[in-house]
Amino acid sequence: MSTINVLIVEDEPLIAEDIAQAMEKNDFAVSAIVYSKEDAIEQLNTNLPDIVLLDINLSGEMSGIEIAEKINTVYNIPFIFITSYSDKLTLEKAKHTEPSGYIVKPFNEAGLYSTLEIALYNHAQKNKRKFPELALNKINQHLNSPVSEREFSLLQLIYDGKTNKQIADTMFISTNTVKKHINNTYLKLDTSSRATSIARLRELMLL
Amino acid sequence: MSTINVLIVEDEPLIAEDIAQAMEKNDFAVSAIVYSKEDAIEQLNTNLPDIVLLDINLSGEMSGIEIAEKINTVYNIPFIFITSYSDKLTLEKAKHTEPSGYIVKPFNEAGLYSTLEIALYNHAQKNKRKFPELALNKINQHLNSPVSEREFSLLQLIYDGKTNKQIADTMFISTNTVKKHINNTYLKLDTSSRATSIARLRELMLL
DNA sequence: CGAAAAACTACCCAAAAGGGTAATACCGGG
DNA sequence: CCCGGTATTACCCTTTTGGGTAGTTTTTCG
Repeated sequence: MSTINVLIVEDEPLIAEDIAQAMEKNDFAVSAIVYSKEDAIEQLNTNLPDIVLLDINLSGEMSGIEIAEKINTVYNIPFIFITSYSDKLTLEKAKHTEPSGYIVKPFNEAGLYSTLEIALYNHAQKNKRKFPELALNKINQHLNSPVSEREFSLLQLIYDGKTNKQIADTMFISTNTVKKHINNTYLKLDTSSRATSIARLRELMLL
Repeated sequence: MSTINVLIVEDEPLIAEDIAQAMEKNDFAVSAIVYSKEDAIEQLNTNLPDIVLLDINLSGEMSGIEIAEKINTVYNIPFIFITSYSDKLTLEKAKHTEPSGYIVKPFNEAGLYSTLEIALYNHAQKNKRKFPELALNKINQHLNSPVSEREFSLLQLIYDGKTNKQIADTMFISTNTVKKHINNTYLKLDTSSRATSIARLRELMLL
């Protein structure tokens, strides 16, 4: 396995250096140490690391949280907070960013290393989990009026982005029939377009 | 929200007591303190807690790992390791159980509390991750022409089944603009309808 | 600052999708 | 055998989408 690149976002140079040393001692590569939100984003764009160690408070502001949100929505890498603050407010905000870990200073090196390893592993696992396939009974379970098998196979084709024409062709029926069936499912699913139906199906699979 | 029940699995009474006190100080309820694998499983069966704090080494054996595996396959609750061992072998075994956290003794109370909170939150979010959320960079990674952030937020709304009108309203732009943006993304995604785009996005997230 | 990229808007036309009604055919259970 | 539910098809009309072109404003960045 190639070396893991770690981005450190920490505005206190001494602590940053501490963290960096701990990293290198454990065979991680520090891709950069940055002190501000802007620099962090710059780094993410130009030199995407495998994982980020994030201080929450950067020069008095809680901009670490914003970076975390960005990492969640734009980049797809794990991150760990390393901070001195563990008050309810900070923690509340932090947890909504779904961090892989939250380490309160003073940290111990072994704990940091362990948390890193686990964050990387869990993140790798998370990506392997696939989008579940649609299951008829799972869906009907939550509907007042159940979808028939025929209708279900139509829904699966819609779910895969097929047009009415394509559906008609693969199922050897007329597009009129397709439209009729689809309309029926809209009533059952309480939707009114294929896109909303897809979203609904996803939702029903989670209940 | 009702109080959170924590099961502590730790064979050193002094440390167990330490942990228990830290828990109660932070308004968690300690449902039980057990010293062996057998007792732990007994507790899980009769009095399922919301989360488990797990020592790995119980009376010289690494049976904490076995408990973790059991929690993963049978019970569906988060758990955190609290241990003195952070050697490669132990960590290697531990991470395969996909723990929510790994705390190395001596732990600090704030760190423990934070990790608990985040483990509970992330676990609650877990079924939402069953269908991974869309991530811009993940998607762009596989496109010749990248989708912009603005376009991405439009795509997310389409993914959620919104109509052009709804998208225009939530983004405070005209439907003409919406249509334009969507058309642009069709070029980039190599699709030609919202439903096919949704399917494509799902596919891109898996690559 | 100035060029380039991204965002926004409009308009037109065509294609696809959605809503409603109606009618025929098939199949299984009372 | 008849009934009810599902499946099938057709037709009509409306709304939503998609495709292409063209232009202005904003942002971004060298």
